[in-house]
Amino acid sequence: MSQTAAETRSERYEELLRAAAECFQSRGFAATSIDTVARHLGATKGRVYHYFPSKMDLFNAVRDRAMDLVFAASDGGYHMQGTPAERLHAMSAGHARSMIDDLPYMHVLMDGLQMLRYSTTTQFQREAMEAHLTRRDLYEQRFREVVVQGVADGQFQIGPQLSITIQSFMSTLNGPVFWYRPRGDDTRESRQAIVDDVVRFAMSGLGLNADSIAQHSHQSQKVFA
Amino acid sequence: MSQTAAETRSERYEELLRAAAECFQSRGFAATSIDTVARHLGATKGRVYHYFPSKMDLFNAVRDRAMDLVFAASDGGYHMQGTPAERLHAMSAGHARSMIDDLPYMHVLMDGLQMLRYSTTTQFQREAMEAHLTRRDLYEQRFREVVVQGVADGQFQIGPQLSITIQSFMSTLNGPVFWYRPRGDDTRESRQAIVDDVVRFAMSGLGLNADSIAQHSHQSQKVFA
DNA sequence: TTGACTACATACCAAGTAGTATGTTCCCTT
DNA sequence: AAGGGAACATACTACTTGGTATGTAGTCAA
Repeated sequence: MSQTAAETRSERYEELLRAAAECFQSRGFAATSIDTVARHLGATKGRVYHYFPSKMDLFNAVRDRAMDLVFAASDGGYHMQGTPAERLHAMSAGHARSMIDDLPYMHVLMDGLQMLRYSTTTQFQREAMEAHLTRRDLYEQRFREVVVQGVADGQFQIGPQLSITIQSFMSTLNGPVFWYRPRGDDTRESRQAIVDDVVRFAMSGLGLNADSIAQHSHQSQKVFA
Repeated sequence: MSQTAAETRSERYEELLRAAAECFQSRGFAATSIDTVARHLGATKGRVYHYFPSKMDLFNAVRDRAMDLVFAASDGGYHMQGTPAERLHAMSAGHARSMIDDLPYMHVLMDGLQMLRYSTTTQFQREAMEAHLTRRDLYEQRFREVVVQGVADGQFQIGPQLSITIQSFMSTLNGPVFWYRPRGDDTRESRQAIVDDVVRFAMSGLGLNADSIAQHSHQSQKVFA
């Protein structure tokens, strides 16, 4: 197998994955047929089944890829040096940005949970779902961890139930998946402006306004540096 | 047709509507068959088609009912006397409460938008969707109106793009639909505690904390009364 | 009592779909 | 050049599902 062949293979795989994501996004899992995905590529079933053994495997691949993307998007902020507010801000911005930039994948990620009660008959499928849920918990745990630190530092003021606050925070960040739709006239800057406003709202939900972030950012230089 | 018969008819209708909502919630529209709904009631297709001419009509009925419920839930707050913060707080609490109390219906309301790109072939269906979207806009407009007032009064501090703030605000309030699941040990009070925390986060996203709400409530007595 | 009507259940059909089995074309190695 | 495998397309099957047509038990008014 030559390198060009390997590259082609990888490109073809990506092409299929994206097509599937777009179909799942617009019609949902159940309403999307393999033929639909194939036609979306100008191909037939044969091509899809050449890369994925079943419809469910295709869906899982899309969902896992979505998880990869969202992890990568907030990873920099998570491992960043800084106050909890600064780190959470960076994580949230990356997360929200990914929601908009990788919309089809993220949409699949969102209603992937709905698949829980779906008839996951096979044992293998249950394990795949289990692994996904573990990863999802791990991801949410990162945000929870930073929020807890911010609360301990007195940076954040939240309600009595931490888990509800986290859920609300994530709901805000995930929001664009449900209401944002790409338009012809949106630019890199306009999308960033959306992300900034979403993150601003989310951070503000924790008791921080835009001023106090910048302010605290300066303080942190003095206090912790 | 006697009155008892009419009551039975109405009760049967409600029973069907709720069963459909629960099925649509757990499996989504496409994955829910008429037989599924019927079996969920211990009946057969005949019963479903006796009340609804088609699957889509059944779905529309559930969705419209959901809209009725959420309108009713926030109506008191909207028509209430008070500051924008007080009114918005009441509206939001009602809305969030309805998300939890009427979960199956609200779930249908949420992915009802996904139906947009679904193959709405018939002309009648397009009109039904159009009417629903109009109502949805009207509902969102109520929140927008009160938020704008609050911004004008200086009660709220929001980002540069009002629409993004509104979307984020509603995303927070709608959040419970996606992450809340009824448990055996939750009481009326525990559910209210969830609602309070969600609303607290949402209001805080507009730049209000719990203290400033109470504070402003007192001030408003002096300033505006 | 009898005809009509309600409120379903049962039987059936046409269309669509996941998955399989079988070609077919091209490239790559030997 | 020849054999094999990769990358699909085509044909087909078993099954599900929305919708319809028809049967049927109970109710109620005349």
